[in-house]
Amino acid sequence: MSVESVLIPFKNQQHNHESCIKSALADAEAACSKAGMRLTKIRRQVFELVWSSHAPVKAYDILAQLHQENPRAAPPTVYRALDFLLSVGLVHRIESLNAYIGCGDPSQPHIGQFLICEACGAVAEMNAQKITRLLRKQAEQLGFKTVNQLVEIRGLCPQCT
Amino acid sequence: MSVESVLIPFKNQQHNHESCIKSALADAEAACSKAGMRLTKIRRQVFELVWSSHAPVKAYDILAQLHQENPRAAPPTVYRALDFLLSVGLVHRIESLNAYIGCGDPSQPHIGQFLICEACGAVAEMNAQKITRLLRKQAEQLGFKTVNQLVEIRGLCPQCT
DNA sequence: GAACAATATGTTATAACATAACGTTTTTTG
DNA sequence: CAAAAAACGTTATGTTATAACATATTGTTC
Repeated sequence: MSVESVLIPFKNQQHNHESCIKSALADAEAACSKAGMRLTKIRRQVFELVWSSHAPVKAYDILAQLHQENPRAAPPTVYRALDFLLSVGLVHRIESLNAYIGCGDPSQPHIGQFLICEACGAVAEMNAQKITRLLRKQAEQLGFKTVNQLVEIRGLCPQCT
Repeated sequence: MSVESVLIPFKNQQHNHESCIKSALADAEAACSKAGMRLTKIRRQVFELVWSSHAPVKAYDILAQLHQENPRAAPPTVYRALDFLLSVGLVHRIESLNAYIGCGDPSQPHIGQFLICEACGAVAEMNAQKITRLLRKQAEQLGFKTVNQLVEIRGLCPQCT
């Protein structure tokens, strides 16, 4: 058995994060233009702040950062941008943390499964069809029609083990 | 394949909920006395309010109800009771709803998987080892050591389909 | 059962997370 | 360009949760 799809693996500490951001931005531009959506200045700024690390980022932390460049930013500024990014599939929300993280593969909408390191805060994203299918199947056994799935696994990442 | 363990199934609308509550209370008494913990008056009241339906209940709704019997109740009153009930395993928190629901089997701590009906709000609890094991295994493939799992499936329950 | 320790609750204030409502600006489209 | 649509600004407030410290209750030891 193998993990079919790892969208964002755990990175070592020396990885070049600038290139992560750059690549994510390119993907975002592509996804938006394909969908006919506008990646405005604010949305891009919020997107870059979400991507500032591989750990989830909180809305009010984004706001504080954003404030440096845009003194008029207020909570709705950030939440609107996040809602947009979520709707296009460029970021995910980690429910158990009230925080947001960049999506590893915005090229197509998907259900992500998240691995959250309780030591360093890093998050990896899987997209294992095996899990998706099993959950759907087990739910079906109870007569339940699945629309959406939320999987967040907490533990220790390879570096912190 | 079958669902190995359904802790709380979806109930029909005519089911006798009084008996659900009664049975849950008996379980709670047993679990507390076994663990050497005290199910105080406030904790019992909060527990009963959580069990007032098979849909998740919000902390401030509990507070409003509690207030009728106990005018001095404040947010910490409720959150402390909920924290206690969570720690003993008598209730679960539904992360995607910021809400709380009675546990279907407090006799032993467990990881629950929740089915949330988007139409009627009802929640069923599964405890499928197959899911737990698969998630652990897939995480392990990435060098991740699982401590805890969160699974919340959204969709339509049998009655609402 | 008095003294002490531990646990539980009361109380006030505030932190943290999120949205409603309405006005203004910018962009797109015919 | 004018009208419509989309994005953003602004103010206020709703919702969820905890910090910090005081008081009360319960359990334990002698």
